Amino acid sequence: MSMGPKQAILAGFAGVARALGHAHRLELLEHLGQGERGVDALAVRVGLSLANASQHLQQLRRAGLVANRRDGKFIYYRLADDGVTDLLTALRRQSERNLAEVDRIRRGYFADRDSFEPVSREDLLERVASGLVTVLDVRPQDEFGQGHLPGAVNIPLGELQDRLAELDPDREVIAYCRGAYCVFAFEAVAALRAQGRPARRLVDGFPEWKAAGLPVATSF
Amino acid sequence: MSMGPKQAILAGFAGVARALGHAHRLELLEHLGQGERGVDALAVRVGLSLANASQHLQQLRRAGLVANRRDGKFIYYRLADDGVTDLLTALRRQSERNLAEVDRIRRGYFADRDSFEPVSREDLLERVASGLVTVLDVRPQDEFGQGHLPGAVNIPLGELQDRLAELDPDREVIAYCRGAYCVFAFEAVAALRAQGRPARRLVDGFPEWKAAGLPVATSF
DNA sequence: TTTACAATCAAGTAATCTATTGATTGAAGT
DNA sequence: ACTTCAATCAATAGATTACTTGATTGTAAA
Repeated sequence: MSMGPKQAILAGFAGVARALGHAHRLELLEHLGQGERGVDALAVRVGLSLANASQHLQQLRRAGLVANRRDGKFIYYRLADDGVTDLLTALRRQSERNLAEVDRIRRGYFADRDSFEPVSREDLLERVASGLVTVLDVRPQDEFGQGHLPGAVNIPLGELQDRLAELDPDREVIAYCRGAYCVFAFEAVAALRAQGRPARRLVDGFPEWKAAGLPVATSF
Repeated sequence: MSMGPKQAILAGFAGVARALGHAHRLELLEHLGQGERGVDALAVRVGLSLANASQHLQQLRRAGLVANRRDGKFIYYRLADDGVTDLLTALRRQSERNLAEVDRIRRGYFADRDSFEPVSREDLLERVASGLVTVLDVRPQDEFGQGHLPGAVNIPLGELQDRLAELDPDREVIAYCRGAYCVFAFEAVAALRAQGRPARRLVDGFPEWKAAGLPVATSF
């Protein structure tokens, strides 16, 4: 079946879109947005069998969305570049705007937990500069270590109740985690407000911050 | 099969991505980017049977990418909003950057025809303001009528040879058509340069211009 | 070597997607 | 009412995709 150059190019684009066309692969990409990971770690986090995760990752690789490297007997996958996060953001925006189903879930589940306007990246930068807020990273420690917002405090969601003392009760907390639909940040904000503390959520998560070209700190 | 709110949302995103995951649907979207069209007109232009085109369009509608309205016995489809063009642009960018296959075709076919740097939208605006260039729209007349760049001259590609007299030979021509991979603009630039006339190509096409919020003129 | 283990590959089944065909619906015109 | 025609629906066969299982590859350590 021969086709013109335009059809061939469109088929290429379609292949990339199809690679994004499965919830498991989108979730793999969300985790890869936090930093490089081995296949087994990804499989466990997303709840897939090892073989299944491996095959999904290979589809993403064929589509040019992720890259990998071998180190000893481990193979580490990572996003091909920051542009992947931009594409995911565009997909999310479009879906939020015009897909009734997504909007319904968002209203039903997420709106309850956080009726306050999320903070934009620009706002956060301003507030940090004027020393008014604490930036709180509620992801697991290893993800924090691979990269986080400069000056952020890391308290994984599960430890938040026990470590409240580490947060100055008079400063507003701005919490973030993996991305716009990462549940951790919603839960953290709800928990803090339940204690009467001022808290809001960053509009999206770490990968979007990084893709926007803003500074990133690491712990290793 | 129950799943958390996040999985449900990701499944929604995946559905939108899958809707983009077929070359025929991408081509339908490209045509819809020029303006509203009936099902039969779309089917003919993309080379699909009526029933097949109808079904693809319905998939796009379920994904919230297009909308339609009935007028008499015709049903007209259109892009749901300008954001769809932004998503398509993001998909194109990502594919061009990281998909070897796309890059190979682009080099092999398109680079031959246009070794000159395409003109950005900003450049075009500047040059038009200083009166140095002729903006040439090489799409069919009906597409031009539904919306075009302000001040553009419409000469469909097939008529270009016969109507060369309408173009001032001393002014550079900037040609555009449906989008970044619309062949008309490439062919037009090649034909003009073969005549020894200065000509370049706008970096992408009409839908991207419109989605960028720049002014649009119509003929009806 | 042998052993261990991360990851991929290969094969098979169930589910989903694509395109065609012919029947059906809905709105105009006769 | 009847006809016409745009578009959708319904049913089907063929192709592609998803996930599982068990075998295989590649690297490191015993």
